[in-house]
Amino acid sequence: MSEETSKPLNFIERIVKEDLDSGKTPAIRTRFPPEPNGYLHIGHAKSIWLNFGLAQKFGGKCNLRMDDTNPEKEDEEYVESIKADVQWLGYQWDGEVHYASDYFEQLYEWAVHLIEAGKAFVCDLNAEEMRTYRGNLTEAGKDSPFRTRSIEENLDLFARMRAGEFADGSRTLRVKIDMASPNINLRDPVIYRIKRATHHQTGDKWCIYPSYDYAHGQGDALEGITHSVCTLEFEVHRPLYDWFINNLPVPAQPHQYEFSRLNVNYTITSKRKLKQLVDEKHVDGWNDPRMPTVSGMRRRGYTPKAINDFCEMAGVTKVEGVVDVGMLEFAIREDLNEISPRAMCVLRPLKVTLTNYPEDQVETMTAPVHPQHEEMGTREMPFCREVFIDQDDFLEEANKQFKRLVLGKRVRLRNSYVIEADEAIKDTDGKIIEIRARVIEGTVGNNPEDGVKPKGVIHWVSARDNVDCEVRLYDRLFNDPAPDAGGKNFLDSINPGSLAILSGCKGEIGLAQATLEDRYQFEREGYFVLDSKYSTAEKPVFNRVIGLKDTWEKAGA
RNA sequence: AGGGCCGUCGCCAAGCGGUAAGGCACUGGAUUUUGAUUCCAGCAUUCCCAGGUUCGAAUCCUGGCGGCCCUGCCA
Repeated sequence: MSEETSKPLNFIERIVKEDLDSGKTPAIRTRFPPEPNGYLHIGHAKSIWLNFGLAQKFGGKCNLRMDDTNPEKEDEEYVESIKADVQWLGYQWDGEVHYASDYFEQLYEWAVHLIEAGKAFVCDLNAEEMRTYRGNLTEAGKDSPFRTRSIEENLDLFARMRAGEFADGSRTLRVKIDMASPNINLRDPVIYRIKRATHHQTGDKWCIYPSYDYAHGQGDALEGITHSVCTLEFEVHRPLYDWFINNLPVPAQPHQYEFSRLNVNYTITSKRKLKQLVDEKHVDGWNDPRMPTVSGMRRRGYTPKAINDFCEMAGVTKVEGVVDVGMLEFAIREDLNEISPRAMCVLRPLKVTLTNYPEDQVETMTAPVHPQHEEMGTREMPFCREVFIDQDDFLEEANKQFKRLVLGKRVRLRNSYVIEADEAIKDTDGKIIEIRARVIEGTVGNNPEDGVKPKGVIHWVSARDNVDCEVRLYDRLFNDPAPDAGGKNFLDSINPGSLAILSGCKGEIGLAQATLEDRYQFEREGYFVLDSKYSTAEKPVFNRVIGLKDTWEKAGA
């Protein structure tokens, strides 16, 4: 790639490159550190893309580390889903999965080290008292009355905390930094709390657990992480991160760098709110195709490539912005357009009887699997006297903008004949239930000899040989670009039309061979994939991943 | 006057003192048996604002304005 066409490095890539070039570090190691307390979403996908991508790009390694310091909120179910999601996105962590809990013993020893150095103390203040002593944004805090305990007493008390002699919440281990610091995170932060909770990895071995601030940087140091990348809200924690690294005999000196988290409009990425959608059954589970979770996007039919491309497109900066979902949709269409075999599927069938076509005749029509990729081969489909077209593709009369079938006018059946409509048959309610039309002889692959060209092209499927299926059309889950902004209740902006289930859809016969991995472009409709939850061999269920770009609807017709 | 961070096109985003990349969106127009794709063209005299330094400022300085984060024994 030439100088002028190569993409400029983002600020983190630039830091990495400089560290590598200067020899500050011979190789880099990053890590993706989720807390196993929920399912991964699009925001995590960006972190995964960034951390694993950085390692890939610069010939380094990336670890997967469960940040499991709060057993009350975590569960093995989540660690399993996290591993699956990371791999589905196309990444493989270096070595085994790591856990912050792997380091509990070492962390404990280092805590003792801090006590021995006179830098940590056991505090008996309860939560409310501690809040009072902490001061606030404009007023300095006060030293805890327990700050001056002797090293011996602290050592004894801390050992007894571990031994389970004290009640939950009754004491904490705190580090002595500065109660007057303008950075509240430095006002003698708690690094251990007593919490009798069974841990998904360590069981009941511990009743004291280290805090995130205390565990994270040390975990990085232990794993040899060189660049610890996290989101902006941890920026004010960096001085604490560095304090531990500088005051503990850690084996390495990792550094923390922060970038702005990904926000996408019409979308929420709060784990709490996502969980609420699931718990209150507003959606069909964590992997509901409308969810911005990795598992939801997977079930919806998004590809890992599209998600990774999207992350790259959005970029890495410290600016807190909101990316347009349109960019995500573009990334998906771009990938799917390239790789998807084409097929025809009539979503709202309307029967067309071709009155001049012999009752018992069947012709085999051949069509390219992908018009831009001849190497993908061809497909065949039977054509006969009765076919289905979409109800939206017929109008008794219309202006010349309408490029579909109109009474007395012609239209091309894609990959087949040009037909001309003669009559619309209606039921007693006036609803059109059948069209009677004629094929124009010799128009397969050719324009009509009489020079009257069809106005447009519509898709169709044989009414005798087809695959009956259900199709699920998804729209954005929220109507509001910022569902949870301000004081709004995000539930109020749920889009009631976010899921439309169409049954009795008719797909071309080749669709009977579809597998869960195959994504198709249903021509003129969009991209579709079998639903992993509801689809069966007898009754295929297709999810619409994303519609085709539609400049017609936008034109307001 | 608590501390930290951020402000470049409708949305992302390059740019790091030499005269505003790119992508999404949008608007033309060409090709098209998908109103898709592809293709070509257009789209910031201006970089939150105001001063200043300089031959020259989005880039440096000063002062404002606006936004976000931090007062969990969450991460």
